[in-house]
Amino acid sequence: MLIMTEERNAFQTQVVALRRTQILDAATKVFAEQGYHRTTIREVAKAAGVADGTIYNYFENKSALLLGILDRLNETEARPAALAQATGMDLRAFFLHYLRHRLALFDQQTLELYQVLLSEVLVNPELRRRYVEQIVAPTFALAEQRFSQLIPQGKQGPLDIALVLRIISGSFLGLLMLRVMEDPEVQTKWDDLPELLTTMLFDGLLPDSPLPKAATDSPLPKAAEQKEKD
Amino acid sequence: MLIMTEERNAFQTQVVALRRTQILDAATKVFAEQGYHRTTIREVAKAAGVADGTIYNYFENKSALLLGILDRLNETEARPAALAQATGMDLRAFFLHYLRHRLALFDQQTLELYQVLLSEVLVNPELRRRYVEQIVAPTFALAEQRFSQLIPQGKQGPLDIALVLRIISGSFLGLLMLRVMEDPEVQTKWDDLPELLTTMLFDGLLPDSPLPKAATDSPLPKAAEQKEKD
Amino acid sequence: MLIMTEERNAFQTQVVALRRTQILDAATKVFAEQGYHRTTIREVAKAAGVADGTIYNYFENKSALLLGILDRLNETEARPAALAQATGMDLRAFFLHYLRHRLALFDQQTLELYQVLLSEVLVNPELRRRYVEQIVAPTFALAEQRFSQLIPQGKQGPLDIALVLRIISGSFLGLLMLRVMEDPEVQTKWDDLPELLTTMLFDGLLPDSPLPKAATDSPLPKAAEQKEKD
Amino acid sequence: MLIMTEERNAFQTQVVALRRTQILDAATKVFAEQGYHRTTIREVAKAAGVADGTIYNYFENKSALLLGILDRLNETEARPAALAQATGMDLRAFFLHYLRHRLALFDQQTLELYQVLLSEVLVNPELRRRYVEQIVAPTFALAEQRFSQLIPQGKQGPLDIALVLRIISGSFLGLLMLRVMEDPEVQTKWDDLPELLTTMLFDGLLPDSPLPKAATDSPLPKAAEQKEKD
DNA sequence: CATGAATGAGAGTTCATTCAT
DNA sequence: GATGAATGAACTCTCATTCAT
Repeated sequence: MLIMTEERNAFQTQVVALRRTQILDAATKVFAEQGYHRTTIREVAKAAGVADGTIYNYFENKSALLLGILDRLNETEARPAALAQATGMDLRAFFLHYLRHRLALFDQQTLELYQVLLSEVLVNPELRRRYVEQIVAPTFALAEQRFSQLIPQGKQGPLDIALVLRIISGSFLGLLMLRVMEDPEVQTKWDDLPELLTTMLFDGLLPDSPLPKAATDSPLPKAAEQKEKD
Repeated sequence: MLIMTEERNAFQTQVVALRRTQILDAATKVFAEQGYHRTTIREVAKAAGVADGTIYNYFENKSALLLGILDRLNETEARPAALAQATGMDLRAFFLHYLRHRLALFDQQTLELYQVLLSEVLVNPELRRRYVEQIVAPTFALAEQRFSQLIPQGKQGPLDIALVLRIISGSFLGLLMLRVMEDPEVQTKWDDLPELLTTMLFDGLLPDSPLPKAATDSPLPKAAEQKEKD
Repeated sequence: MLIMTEERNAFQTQVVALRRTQILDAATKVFAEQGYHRTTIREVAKAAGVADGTIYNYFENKSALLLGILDRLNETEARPAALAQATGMDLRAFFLHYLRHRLALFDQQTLELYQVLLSEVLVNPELRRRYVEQIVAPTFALAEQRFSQLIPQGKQGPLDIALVLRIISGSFLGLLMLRVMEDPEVQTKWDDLPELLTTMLFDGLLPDSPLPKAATDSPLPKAAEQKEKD
Repeated sequence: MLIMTEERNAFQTQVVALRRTQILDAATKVFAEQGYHRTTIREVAKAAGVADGTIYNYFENKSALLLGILDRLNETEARPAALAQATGMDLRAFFLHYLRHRLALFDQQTLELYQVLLSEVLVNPELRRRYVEQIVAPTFALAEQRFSQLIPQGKQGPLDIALVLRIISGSFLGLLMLRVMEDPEVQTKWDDLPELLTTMLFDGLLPDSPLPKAATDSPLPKAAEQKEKD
């Protein structure tokens, strides 16, 4: 029985999307396990349950698999930022909330994926370009905007927000690398990091007693934190 | 005339060391320029002015070149930390000093080398193990020790020093990656980072006015800084 | 309403013929443009506006496309010979007429097609067999017959007509190749060739002004030849 | 024992030349047997008794093997032209001499080689360029020069020498193709072609009776020729 | 020890052909 | 019959590594 062309196309589009997903899933898995260079197209194909050549019906070449993985990551990454639109928080609460959310995302699988991606991003210019364009830059842009909104009036004076954000993101990225490097401290205390990072950034490394910020802080930071827990 | 065996051996040892250096210099250069995987042994050999096979008299395989580079890095890295033994500073001054020193080390060449090393560290378990063992762990150990010494009595209470150090190192590592990714903010304001990082960590993200550090800062930070410059 | 089986078959036959034509047209075009080996079935299919697989309903494999092209060529080639049946000419006039006709056929498209066909004929035994069987041999047979008729009585004595025809055809074939090789002389003076060839063949290479070679021929050609033998 | 650098280099150069020869011999053989496209690098390597990779130490890629074969042909082709410098002949004698020489060169092996080369020349632009540059063009240039010298004063009037040469070369090339196509006439009467071609070109297709050469020729050449015919 | 030609396993990629829909 | 995604054999080429000189 003939299917209407439209339905047919829609169906085909879905099938194509599924195949891509199937292949990218497989690629993600084997890349995460063995690294990009150590993995052959044949292994990806086998993991995906397709023939070698089939992969080339969906991706131009091996490197395009990485880009494809990146693009998917982009889609899943975009949302946390959206989620973070939560209103009614002060900067500290928002910050803590956001960090918790981000760090919680990194299960073993995701971690290994980042491991591969970052490794290649460092060394593959095209991938780096896409990574910066699709993920880094938009994230910074959004973050700068939100930050500006959340900084209490009359505070932002001395600090270069853009650069502050780089430092924060940098510490995030760096912690990711340390975890990948299996640093025992970071591994075992991963879940403590959001609080610690927040405390450090808002109270400083050497909080005085009487803490200067204690007075200006939102009255119930701990309570606020508890509320936001996803 | 024959040379005494001992002298001969000493001579030989030196020759061997020189050859290794020569090869590692070449490897560092070409790896930094083109990345590890894109570089062939032949290119390393040509850059070193030796034959392909000669490299295998000094290194077991291509991957051992990376390990060799790492080992040398280790030697040169250990010293800045030692240098930083500068006394008579409070924590903040020391911190600023140390950061300036470290960031200043990253000229283009070194940066590219780290780019390659980090890329492979993420993906090559043996290299990672060595990197952690030789560089990361000792650095943290030393840092923890110095930190403990420098933290004023009665201050370290609530903070997990080990984890704080990870965050600091992490932000350092992460900024490195952002710079490698050619983030324009990080690239252009690289030299502002030590001050900003110090300010953030000691004064917090939302410093009160009147700024607390104005009062607590060491009287002559700039002078102190200048003195320490190697 | 059902169609009578016969009509149906006739219709079907026509459809099949049209499809074959459509595919061969496309194949001719793309082969001529890119060469046989550089062209993929997919490209032929796209040019024909059908799916890859459809081609295999009409041709056993890629090589059969060449055979198909050859067969069609055969049909169109047969006719010029028929055309040339023009009567009332002497041999020289007929010859000139025929050459003009043949050479005029080689527009750019046809030329490129021959380029591909000859290239493959040289190397593909089956194609060669068919080319010889269908085109070369019949052409020679017909030509020999017509030649015999046209040669004035008492003239054909010393010459091996079959071989003479090979030489004539050969020069034709060779000029084709030189043109394909973009020899500038042949390219620019293509239209002068029929006259020149006719003159050469009928008047000889060193025509006398009042005529024949009889008087001017070198007195001892054979002797000269014998001496020079390397 | 150490060899002087100079000797060493000379030796090396010879070794390299030998390897190239060895590989080109193998390539010539297998290409001639199976055609260029049907032959894999592995087969060439096996025929040459070396490993696959070794071929790439001497030739950039598969196509370079064809160019290499062409270059060698060039060297061997150049000499016949030089040989033909024989003096003291008139045009007809020279012509016959040259044709005999050229046609005699085509043993089975050489023929098959031309088969492959011509096939690719038709379709591979780079090869064609080199073929024209190295062989066709110089040959025509030389031939035009010699022809001009040999044409008796006051004769060259009506004929376009360049074009005449194309026709002659063309007939040669075309006869080659017909022989490759296993035309029985050309195959069996290959050795008669020089005489016939010469006769045709100098006496014309329809020699008048009384045949001029009949008178001046050695008494029974034609008769002899006829007898030899299969 | 130095050399660098030889090696050959193995990689990414292509594409003629098949066949379920 | 038409489709075109799937197939996987086969190809060219690379390059880390070896080893005779």
